[in-house]
Amino acid sequence: MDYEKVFNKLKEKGYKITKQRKVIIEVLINCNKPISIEEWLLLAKRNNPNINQSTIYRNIDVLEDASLLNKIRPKDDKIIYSLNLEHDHSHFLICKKCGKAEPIECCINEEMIKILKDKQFNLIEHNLELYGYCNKCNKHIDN
Amino acid sequence: MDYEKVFNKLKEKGYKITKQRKVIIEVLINCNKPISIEEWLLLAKRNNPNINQSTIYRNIDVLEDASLLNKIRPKDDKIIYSLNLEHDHSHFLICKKCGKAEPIECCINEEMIKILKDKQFNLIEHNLELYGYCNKCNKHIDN
DNA sequence: ATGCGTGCAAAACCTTTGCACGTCA
DNA sequence: TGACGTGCAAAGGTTTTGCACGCAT
Repeated sequence: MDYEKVFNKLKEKGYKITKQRKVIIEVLINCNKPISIEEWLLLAKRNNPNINQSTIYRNIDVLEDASLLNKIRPKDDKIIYSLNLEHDHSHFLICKKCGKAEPIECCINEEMIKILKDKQFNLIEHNLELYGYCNKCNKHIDN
Repeated sequence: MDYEKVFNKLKEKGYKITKQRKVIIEVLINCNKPISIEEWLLLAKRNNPNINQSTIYRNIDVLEDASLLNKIRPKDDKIIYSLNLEHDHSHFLICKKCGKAEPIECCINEEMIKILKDKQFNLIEHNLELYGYCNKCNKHIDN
């Protein structure tokens, strides 16, 4: 169960499980796509109208600290977040229409490794985002 | 000459070449790494102390419109910009120490294309950033 | 019981905009 | 000369912070 996974990781890190924290995390679990801070707050307020924006911001830090958060920074749009339950890091196919983000397996291939070797570049981390239209949305595109 | 390339492209697009615009672009040309808006303004002010932040912001729009700007959005840092003289788009090896960003050739390989095909994902654009230490900096790391 | 987490409001930051004036083509 | 570009200051938006209180452990 996703809930348990997340809460256990938070407990391990010494964080408390508060009502607000639960709501904030449930929003991500129930949401099938990455969301902006604005949407996140809105959805959280549906379950608990008192939840404050500063609580969202503070919990972003908490979730990042626990490596539980994916952070996607589109070039021309707001940062969006989703839960990271998969591995250490993920790459995504992000649909420009419905917003769904599907994690995919890694991408650093032989060719890339050769380039890095040639340039003697010591790779620490990387970021790959693929934007387009998913199978479903591709069929309905007319605009 | 880089200056000419850039100014010609701006003229083609119908933009005027003003003193401020020159200074702003020269900063990018003379700078061997991508910089933040803050640094950009600071460096521009060295050549022309009157240059205003809003002029930087407005020229970012202009340069983007003319496809002359690379925009890098590190996950945990400010957006940084560099001139795009290369191709339609570039990917970079970005040094976490000296900040240098070296463009590299593309990355979407057979394996990736197969995944996209399997998932029937219609790829429109993508974004790859590789962070690590460049050859030079790698030798001096002690912290 | 104690200290972490939260709500609230204010502060701090960052980006955009309206207006009057200047300047490039 | 006319339209675009700029400086300035104010507005708008987002994120962070201080403080007092509440709640999870």
